[in-house]
Amino acid sequence: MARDARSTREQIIQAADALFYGEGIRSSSMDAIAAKASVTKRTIYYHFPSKDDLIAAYLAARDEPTFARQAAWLDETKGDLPAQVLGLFENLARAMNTPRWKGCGFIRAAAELAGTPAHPARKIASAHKKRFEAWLEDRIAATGLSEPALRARQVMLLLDGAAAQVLIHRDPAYALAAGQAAAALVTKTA
Amino acid sequence: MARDARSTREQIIQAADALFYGEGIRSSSMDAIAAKASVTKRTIYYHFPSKDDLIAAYLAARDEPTFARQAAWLDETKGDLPAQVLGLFENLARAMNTPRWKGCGFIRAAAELAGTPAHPARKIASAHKKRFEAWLEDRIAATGLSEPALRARQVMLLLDGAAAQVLIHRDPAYALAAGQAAAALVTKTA
DNA sequence: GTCTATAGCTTGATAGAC
DNA sequence: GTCTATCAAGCTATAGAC
Repeated sequence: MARDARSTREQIIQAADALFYGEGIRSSSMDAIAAKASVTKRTIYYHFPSKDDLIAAYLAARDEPTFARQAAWLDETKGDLPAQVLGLFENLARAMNTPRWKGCGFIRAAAELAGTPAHPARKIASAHKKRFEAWLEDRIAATGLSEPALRARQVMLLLDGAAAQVLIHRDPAYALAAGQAAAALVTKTA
Repeated sequence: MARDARSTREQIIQAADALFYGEGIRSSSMDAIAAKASVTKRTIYYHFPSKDDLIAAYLAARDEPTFARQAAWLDETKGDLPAQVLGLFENLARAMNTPRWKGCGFIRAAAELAGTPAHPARKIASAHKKRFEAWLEDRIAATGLSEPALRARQVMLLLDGAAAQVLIHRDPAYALAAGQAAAALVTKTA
């Protein structure tokens, strides 16, 4: 008790993350989330008006850590940009190789909510992807390559393609093939 | 009445397709599918032992038409292979531009069922993607390009990346950017 | 092979005490 | 702000008639 509102809220979001990401959004009940967060359902509904709001809060909370992890995967790789982009995909492939990895949470949310186009979580997913695309564009532009916006977008397409195909085939080799193509996209031609 | 077993079964699958693809798998109840198919739930359970079996049958029924449509999009485009690959993505972008399009049914099923790794529908999704990848490899190999398997895989990564990103952003321009990159991947270098 | 009817459980959300 | 208690509706699946 005497736990302030902020930490209760975060505890609920953390429980929602474990279940929404681990089992799927529609498969996770408010009962299960309440149990995992060690609060009652009534407390969840005090902090979030509805399950849809909790879904949106879950995705919003994933934005920053996901962005930071991927940016670090690129930044911590030594070498020029093509080498760094390859490093990003190699780190991704490594992360995919654990049983805990179950796809990109943003793609999976968009997939589950495809029948509800006006869902508040959809714009959060879109903004997250656009944010990383813009970050990549800056990195590419800094090398002096032409068409940095197009190249950044194509790297993103390979990144999400890797997430989709590894989810389907359960084979991180697809991420490495994507990394090769992505590195070539940011390589200066002679 | 006097409808044979085959057509009842197909009618159920057709109703399941409309709801599973349109609203999502977990969001579609057996009640709703029965109503749409104009049969009772008991009839569905006569033809399919469980909802999971119906999900697998739904995906299996999507394999051939999806494959044929995409193959036709490439075959019906005039020109060399890079032009045909670009045509494939242009046709895809056109299809995505309708309100009925709600992503790739196979990716979405894998996303919804990510929490159930042993689900029978998962291997159907994997086989479908591998089938088109192999078909692309044949087309690429026929042009004499090196590493046809790798190039086919990379085109697939861009294809699924386009499906994922257009689902998230609702902007077919992403599919065209993917098409440019895919065409470059199957272009002979000087 | 298809029906009516229902079991048995889970769902998202709410009432009202403290 | 968090609790106990509960609702009405929805869910997958089954029993048994014809």
